[in-house]
Amino acid sequence: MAEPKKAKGPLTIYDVASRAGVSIASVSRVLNGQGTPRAETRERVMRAVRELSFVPDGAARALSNGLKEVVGVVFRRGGETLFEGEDESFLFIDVINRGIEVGAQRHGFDLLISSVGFNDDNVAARIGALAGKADGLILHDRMLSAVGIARLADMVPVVTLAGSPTPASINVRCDNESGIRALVRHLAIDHGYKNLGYVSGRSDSPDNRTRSRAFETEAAAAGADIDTGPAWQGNYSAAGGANVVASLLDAGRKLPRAILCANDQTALGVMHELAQRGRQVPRDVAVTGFDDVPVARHMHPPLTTVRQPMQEIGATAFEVLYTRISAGGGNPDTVLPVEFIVRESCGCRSAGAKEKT
Amino acid sequence: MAEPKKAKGPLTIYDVASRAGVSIASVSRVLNGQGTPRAETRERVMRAVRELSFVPDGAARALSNGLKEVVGVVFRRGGETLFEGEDESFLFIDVINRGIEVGAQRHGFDLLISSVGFNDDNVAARIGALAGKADGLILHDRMLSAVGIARLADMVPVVTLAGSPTPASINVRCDNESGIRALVRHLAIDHGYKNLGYVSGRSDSPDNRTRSRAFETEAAAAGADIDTGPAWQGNYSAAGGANVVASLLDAGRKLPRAILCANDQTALGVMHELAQRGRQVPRDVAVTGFDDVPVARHMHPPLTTVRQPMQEIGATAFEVLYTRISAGGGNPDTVLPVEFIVRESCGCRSAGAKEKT
DNA sequence: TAGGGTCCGGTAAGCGCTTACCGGTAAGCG
DNA sequence: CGCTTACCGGTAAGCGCTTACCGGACCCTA
Repeated sequence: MAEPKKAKGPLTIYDVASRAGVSIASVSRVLNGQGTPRAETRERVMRAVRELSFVPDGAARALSNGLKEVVGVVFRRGGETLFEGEDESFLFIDVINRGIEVGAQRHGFDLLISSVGFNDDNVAARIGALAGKADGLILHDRMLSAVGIARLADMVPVVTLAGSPTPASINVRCDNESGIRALVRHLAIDHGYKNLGYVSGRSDSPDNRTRSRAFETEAAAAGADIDTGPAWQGNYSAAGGANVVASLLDAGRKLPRAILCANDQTALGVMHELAQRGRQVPRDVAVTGFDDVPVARHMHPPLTTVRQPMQEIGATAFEVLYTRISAGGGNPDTVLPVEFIVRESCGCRSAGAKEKT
Repeated sequence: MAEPKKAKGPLTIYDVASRAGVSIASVSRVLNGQGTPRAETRERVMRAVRELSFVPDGAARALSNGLKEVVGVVFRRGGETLFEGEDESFLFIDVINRGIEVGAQRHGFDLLISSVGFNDDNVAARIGALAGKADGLILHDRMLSAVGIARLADMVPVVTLAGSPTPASINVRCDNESGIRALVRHLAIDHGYKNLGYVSGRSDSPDNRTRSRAFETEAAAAGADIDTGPAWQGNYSAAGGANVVASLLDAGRKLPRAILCANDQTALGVMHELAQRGRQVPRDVAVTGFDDVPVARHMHPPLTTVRQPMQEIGATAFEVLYTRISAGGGNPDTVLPVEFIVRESCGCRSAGAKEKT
């Protein structure tokens, strides 16, 4: 408007300085609230900044003070066949990411996001490149092998979600064991179901391994029989869950009285397939999930499950990472509590009962 | 392992150079595939890089060649009340973002993501900060006023989604007019519905304004009456759609024979409320959506709608932005074709019929 | 009025990288 | 066999910012 703008080339702090008639140091100080500039100086700088619409270059800043104010977030993008209502598979990850973002904003950080397909080849390379652009990385479940993580972790601070800490990386997860325990006890003891099955998640998921192991341990402790084997292998998707039920039934096997699922998605598929085959939930078979994604309460019947504090997981992951970035240290293994959510798919009558775990 | 690692402090290109016994320039050249290093030199550098797990610092790189290889993406995060099945509100934006990511990866770019709440105050400041960390920005619908966009656009290249180009910014959108036209004609002419209503989206959405205007124009052209007024104001959410129907009915108003909705979400809410009130779709009232999100085909009845090529919108947005960043110029107003999807909520019998628009 | 403190704000040294420029070596030619 | 030409690879400048360091101006005290 007032200024016909000259050489145009990206604005620098020098342009601001000369316009305000001060040195670049003063501009920088005003912009960062350092030192005690005179009111008039501050005023002049601010005005120049405003008039020029100046925004300091992030790269230069980052280089200069060794802080990019960026965290990288990596996750796997779907790949399984889609299934009615499956769209929320996004949701679990998205809610966590949202939590990360909330934490990040508090400290002026932004999220550099990179999703990886299930059969992308150069995953490590992609993550490496991300690492160069960020101050730290948050990896969702099943991103890298333990050695991959270890290697990554000595270039940049790393927080994994739902894994286990390595000597160099930090992990944040929820208390899978307690969740499974509550589920198994409720089913085996409160309801008296003597035969249980567990539709697992992807076999390369640490969370799944933990849940699976806890299932076996708790079932034994509760004196319930369990039904296992490769036929029970799911993959965290609804289609995977439906598949397990279908092949079990096609093989003429008898279903256990209650089926625990590795996550809510899987339970959705299981219940869907059960309905297709004329089995009633929970009358013929009880079904439970894990996660408590929003749809869980809208299923028919409403799903008994274990709530993971997803947004909090994200926020915590950022917080821990931030601590590591700015001060070093930080608790290498944070476990968040879960909440047992009783609804109707287990055989209970009405919702409402909750039980902290 | 082999190396006991010494001072630890972040690795630089100097460390690699001295380990490989070459100069930093050679390291840089090998890493970037510039020049014609001797095979042996290349080999030594690569080995040193591998042994050290070196990753060049993105900030330094960016500063040096004036390219951060990062695009900022800004969108609004939900805020309306949740509604059964509403979770997919994420989806529309997510799919677009996925498209952006696909485009970005082709060029080695990453996405710096920032979501903004509906009542966040310092939106402009937040976006400004993002601008400093990216080479360009992609703004989803309804992020900033025209002047806000203009101001932003003279700090950094900007692409808006679903708006209209300003002198300095680029816009990518789909052909709303054709979509609405197809809908209106199908309803008014093919089905012969003489009375139509349009549940609008957020009033500050350019896309909504375009659709709304097209609706009026086309309805007039097709000789159909339209039902309008503030009671028809929705907000792109299912709850908003349900609300419109509820208050119309509560006020004792007669519903038109067919209701067009600003998006599929809204249609979901409208159909839900209609069902609650005992109205049958499409027998009593026909309903149509816009977007064709995945749930659309699973509604009861399956939703007749207009498909926006969401992923392509994202990919195109990146491509256009990339062109602007690297070469300047670029088409300032890209319009992508939509596809009319006939299913059953309009009164047609079976799905299948498609019609390119 | 002179010496000592206080404040402000300017000068300049990097941050880790890319790359223009240039010098050294080896191969090619007459 | 000496000189040109190519080819590599090293040296150093500079990207835009932050900040340690330092000098000038001003105020106070004696």
